[in-house]
Amino acid sequence: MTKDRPYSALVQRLKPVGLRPTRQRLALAKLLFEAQGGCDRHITAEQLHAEAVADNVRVSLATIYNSLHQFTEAGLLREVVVESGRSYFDTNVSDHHHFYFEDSGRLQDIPGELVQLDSLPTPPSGAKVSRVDVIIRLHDGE
Amino acid sequence: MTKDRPYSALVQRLKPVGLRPTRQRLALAKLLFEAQGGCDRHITAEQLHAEAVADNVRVSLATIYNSLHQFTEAGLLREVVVESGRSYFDTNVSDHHHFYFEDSGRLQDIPGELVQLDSLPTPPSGAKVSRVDVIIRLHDGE
DNA sequence: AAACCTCCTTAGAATCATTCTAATCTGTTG
DNA sequence: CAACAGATTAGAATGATTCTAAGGAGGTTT
Repeated sequence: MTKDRPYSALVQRLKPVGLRPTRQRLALAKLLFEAQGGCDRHITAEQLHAEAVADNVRVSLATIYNSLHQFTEAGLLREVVVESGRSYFDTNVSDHHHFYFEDSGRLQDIPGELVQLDSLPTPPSGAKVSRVDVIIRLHDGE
Repeated sequence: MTKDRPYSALVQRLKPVGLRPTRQRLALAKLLFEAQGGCDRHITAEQLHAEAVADNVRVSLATIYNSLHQFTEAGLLREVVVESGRSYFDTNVSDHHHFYFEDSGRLQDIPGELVQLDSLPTPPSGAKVSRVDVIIRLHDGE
């Protein structure tokens, strides 16, 4: 059934989560999920905007922010905060953690299995765990 | 030798790390390390400024930021980033982790021993681990 | 304690990422 | 294709943080 038009797979991602497949959202989803062979990406709003502009996609920065947040709420992206003043959006929404290269500002995924979190403390009563983030901060050399 | 003047303990904290014990730094160190019976604190720049003003300490916001960063570099504070756009400074610099209450924006320490991080992945070659942060994000209710 | 030098503090402007606003446009449905 | 809800937009507004450059205050030396 699914025709192999360039955007049909993306339309099928947006529709189920209640987001209209607009020109801007499709173009951004393409950059996020299909660029670089579908590899996992860690991208900031400004970076995505620059890529869109470079790709001749007319889209405002406000829409970039709107879309990133909508995608995040819909579970298509995950927001990663490692530095105040800048948010990264991660196209890998599976259970995993991160290396953070302090010198370059780059993030790298760590598969969830590679971090054994035994014995987590019990959350205070009345609170539910929404996520556990493990960030291994790295710096260069010896 | 150490006289029990109100600030001598604080002077002894600042001197070894190469920070002149100025009026402003002493007042801020007092708020950070001695207020609330020396309990661990998680505080933002704006909050500290408000406390200083409430305590009749004349200090500019620029100095708050300078001092927080200098204290952090000196190892007297630790910066904790859980949300983009706001930095918390933690007076507990020992090895430990955090609960983050997403609804209230509050942080709570988790003693290092309570989190068993077995099997950390090997850092990429050439990189050294500077810190491992574990943040357990919590939300209210069921 | 005056001189001196370096470091510190400051007000205010500047910056940066992000959000808001209000007007215009577009996707979808009937 | 009319109509409406939802989406996009430029530009202003916000909020946290940093910068600037000028004056002030520790600490040491006389």
